[in-house]
Amino acid sequence: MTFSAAGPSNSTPVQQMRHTTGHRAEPDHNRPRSDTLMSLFGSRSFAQHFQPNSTILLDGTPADALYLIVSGTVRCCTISEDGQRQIFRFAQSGEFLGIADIETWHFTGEAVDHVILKSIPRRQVERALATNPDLRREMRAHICAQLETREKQLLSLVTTRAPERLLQFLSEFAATRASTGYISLPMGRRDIAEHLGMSVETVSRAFTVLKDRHLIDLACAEKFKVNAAA
Amino acid sequence: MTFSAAGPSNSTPVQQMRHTTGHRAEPDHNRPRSDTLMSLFGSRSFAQHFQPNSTILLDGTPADALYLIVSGTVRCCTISEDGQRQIFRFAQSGEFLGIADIETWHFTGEAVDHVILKSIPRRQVERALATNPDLRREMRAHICAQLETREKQLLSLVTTRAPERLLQFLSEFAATRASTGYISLPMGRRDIAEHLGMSVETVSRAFTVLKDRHLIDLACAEKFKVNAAA
DNA sequence: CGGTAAGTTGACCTCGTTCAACATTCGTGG
DNA sequence: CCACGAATGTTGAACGAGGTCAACTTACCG
Repeated sequence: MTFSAAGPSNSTPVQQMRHTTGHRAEPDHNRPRSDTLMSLFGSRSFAQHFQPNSTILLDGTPADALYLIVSGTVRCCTISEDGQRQIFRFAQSGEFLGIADIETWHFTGEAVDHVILKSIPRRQVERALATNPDLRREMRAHICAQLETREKQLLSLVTTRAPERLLQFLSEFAATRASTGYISLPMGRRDIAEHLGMSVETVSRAFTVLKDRHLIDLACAEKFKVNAAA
Repeated sequence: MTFSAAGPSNSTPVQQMRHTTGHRAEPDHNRPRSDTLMSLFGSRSFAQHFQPNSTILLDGTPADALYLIVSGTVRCCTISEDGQRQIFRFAQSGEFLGIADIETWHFTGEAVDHVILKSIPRRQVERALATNPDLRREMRAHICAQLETREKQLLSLVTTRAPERLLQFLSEFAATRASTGYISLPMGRRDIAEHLGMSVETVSRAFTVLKDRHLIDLACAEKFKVNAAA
């Protein structure tokens, strides 16, 4: 018995009125500014909660909203005809979903862990875009940054071997979580495998390779630390 | 040899290949309208000529212009620290260069064959963008389409084997050249290899595999025809 | 406890790379 | 015109990275 690769789990998002106390700013160097964009998610937006592995948005359905991730991790993936899945992005808190979608979603978004989102209607975004040049600049910078990221991923997929690719991934992940101790991975080996384009077993082997070379430390399967280069 | 990714353990391999580029968005479907954008390249822009393998624009340098390809093919690539190259796009006549670049070029553009470009200054584009909502819509649609294409490429790189990937590439290329007879490839095996993420030898072998299965016809190395699926 | 899912490890095999030889085309100079 | 070398493409043989399958461990949860 195999579990479906992309079976949309029909857990309904729990809508509840909760004021988020303002999330921590991301220390991401690569990401463009988002002040104007962020300010759209003001007072009137409600928080939605999603259980782990629930579907947040489905490829091909109308993209009627723009989301801001308040907490948790969302995997953004496309699925081929034969059920193979490719996760092209793990979206973290402070990031947006739907920046590069106009009419319909061009990917499927699933909650990795417990996810809290704020949303605003697409119409409102379009209205703001029509009148606000700053917002247009920010949106454009975001899409371009995403495009650049995808192209770097293509390069990385082609040019690097499994352990190095994993190390790159872990390093970049660690860069978003300024921490001195161990960093905990919200996603499992399967997700990492589908992100880096390899099998779960290879991910596991790559972890042990990195550990044996003392390039990373592993407290347990999901708590790691990247060691400084020699 | 079978190309189905999760083929059952059938020792007598059923020789078939998925030929499923049809119902998903073709690059033609995927390409947004460009009327307003195209109209910018009106009277006053003059044509520039480039010899084969000459550099048109260099990664990291100021993106001071927007280009329209009048004729020829441009390879758009990123290069890793160790010199490995990944061609993420072959831009053909009628397509634009610099849609997704704001301050500096984020890729290197090289002429595959003899290339003729029209260009307009970036400043002019920005001015037009500030006042023309139609142009904004078109630009946005173009960038989003590019992003979608990259994500499909990521998926394809991970999920398909060499011969199938080549067939997909040839089919999509053929779709941009509505022709009944043989279609001639402007780029060499090396370019195809760097586009599809494999070695030149594998590209060559994939060609002969496709030819032997009568999925394509080859008049010579650079003239091919994709046969209709059985 | 037992059951299930996730992670790790090993054995084997496949695909693609690498290295090498050879074929073919093309441009240049004799 | 042919001779020659330089690219470019094709084919073969051996190697290796990673996939697949299977066994086992561990953690979690009833």
